[in-house]
Amino acid sequence: MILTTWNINGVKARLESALTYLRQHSPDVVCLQEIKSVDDAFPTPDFQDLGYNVATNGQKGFNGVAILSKSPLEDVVRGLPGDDSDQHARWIEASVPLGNRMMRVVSLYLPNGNPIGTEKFAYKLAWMTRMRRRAEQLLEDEMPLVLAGDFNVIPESVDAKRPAAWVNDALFQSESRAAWRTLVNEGFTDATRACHPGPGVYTFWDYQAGAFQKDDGIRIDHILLSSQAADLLVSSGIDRATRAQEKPSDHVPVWIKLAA
DNA sequence: ATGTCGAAGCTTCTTCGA
Repeated sequence: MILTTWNINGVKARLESALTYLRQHSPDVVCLQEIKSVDDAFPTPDFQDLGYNVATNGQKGFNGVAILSKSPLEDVVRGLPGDDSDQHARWIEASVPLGNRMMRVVSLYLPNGNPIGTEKFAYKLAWMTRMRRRAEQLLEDEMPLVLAGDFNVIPESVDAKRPAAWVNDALFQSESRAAWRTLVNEGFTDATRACHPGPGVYTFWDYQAGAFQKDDGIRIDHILLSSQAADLLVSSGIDRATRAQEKPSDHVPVWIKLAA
């Protein structure tokens, strides 16, 4: 089975691109971020026409995440637990069939956190602590678990073409990277890195200054696998061709293939 | 040299967020 994650930067602006991608690649499960749509305005029928079940956690104007699945979605949870005052739509969970058992899937959009030294950066770090706690709860279920989405963290220098350009950015702060490592050290496998060690592996290129033409990218869209899911990892990839198309998202799809 | 984009609103430009 193929699971793909993609920050589409607006489902209305990207609907035709997304439908074309899904027709071509036909992933079984799709985690979307930055849908920038309320639930009622999400183009669910268009995805249903391609055979997908749809679960959304939307918000007006910004943020918003979704999970599409060719198999029915069960036990949907909307919102990252741990802070009832947090109104941002950045987290959705669902269970989907994986062979003869079930897999838990999360589509997440981690806060950007810029500029550093503000309440936005504090929110990012607090959110990452809540994410780790929720991940610990989900790991206790001992079913295959996939955390997929825009983590807004550059884990290491090798994950940026020009790491020096990001030293004052929230995505590359030592606190952000330490929180990432703390999460990974719960026992997760970074699927992209497991399959593609080495430099030049990026998932985002800024719209500005011809970043894509210069391959001035960063790797911030990740798929983390629990040990039960990592045992099934066959391959992974990044579909950077979508970044060269008309009216692209600034992020590209990242996918894994699991044996099941 | 924020060389850009998407959404929203007292909308045809401005502001916000990324």
